[in-house]
Amino acid sequence: MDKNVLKFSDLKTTKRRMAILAVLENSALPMTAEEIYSRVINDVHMSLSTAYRTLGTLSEKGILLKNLSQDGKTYYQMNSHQHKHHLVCTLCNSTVPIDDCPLSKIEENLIQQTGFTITGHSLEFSGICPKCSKHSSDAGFND
Amino acid sequence: MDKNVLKFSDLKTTKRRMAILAVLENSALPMTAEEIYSRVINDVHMSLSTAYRTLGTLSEKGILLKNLSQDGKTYYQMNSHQHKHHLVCTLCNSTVPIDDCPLSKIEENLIQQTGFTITGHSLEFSGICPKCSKHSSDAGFND
DNA sequence: TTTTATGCAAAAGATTTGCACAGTA
DNA sequence: TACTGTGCAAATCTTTTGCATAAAA
Repeated sequence: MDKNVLKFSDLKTTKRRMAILAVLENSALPMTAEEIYSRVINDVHMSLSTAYRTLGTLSEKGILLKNLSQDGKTYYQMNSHQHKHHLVCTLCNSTVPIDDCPLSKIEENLIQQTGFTITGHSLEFSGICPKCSKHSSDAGFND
Repeated sequence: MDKNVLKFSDLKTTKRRMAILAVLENSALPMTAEEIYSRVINDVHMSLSTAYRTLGTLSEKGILLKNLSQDGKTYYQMNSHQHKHHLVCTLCNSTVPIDDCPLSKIEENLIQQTGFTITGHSLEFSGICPKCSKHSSDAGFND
């Protein structure tokens, strides 16, 4: 399964690539290179630069989606047909996936208005999650 | 006018802060710290770290909006009531502002579904601008 | 055997920080 | 004068790169 993904993109099948794909396939949320790296090295030896190189390659081939988040880190996720955006708590970093991507209609308009070919978009909401806002109001009441 | 903005946020009025605000007020597009810095130093002496510190402070106070873009750089713009999103060409970096922000309805739904307080969002479209796509097809036809 | 992937260490780029001095209120 | 802002240089953090070696086709 994974092997085919790699072969199909003219990439050699290696332990490290398989391991990185396995980690991302089992993750519900996008992960940073560091996060992916530190999980993978539980199973196979690998250098951090290989993690970066592999993630870069897989993103170029369209196997992964690469996204710079407002927290300054780069997140990677499987490029499944149905991509997801997220709502991130600026206090505790808890993250909620957003089910439907509402941008396709908007993109159609943009194409007509600007003549651009649109190849992607990034969308991220930030806010305060219920737990954190509870805690802050607790604190406010010295409770 | 600017002086009031600074006083209102308990910030001292300095030449450098005024200069940075002036640059951003006269810019139709968000700018990076480097871009702002290199314009400002035409008028007043200033170090790059002051530029970063000032931009950070003004963003914290809500006078500026700070945004990490998919190109890996951080962009700043005046926090006017009506913020803008952009469509950026991945080849030549030309940028088109998008007039209306279509996310408020979506945010309302999210608030109900997740219980988050939503404090902001980032949205950026990427694509190929008409010029660049013309050039690439020219190249394709060896023209 | 030829091509591609990897490790290691060093480099790069953007941003932040410590500390002494200068400027504003 | 008291407090805040600024310059400079060094530090930090994430990501990239050069080059020699190892692994895949």
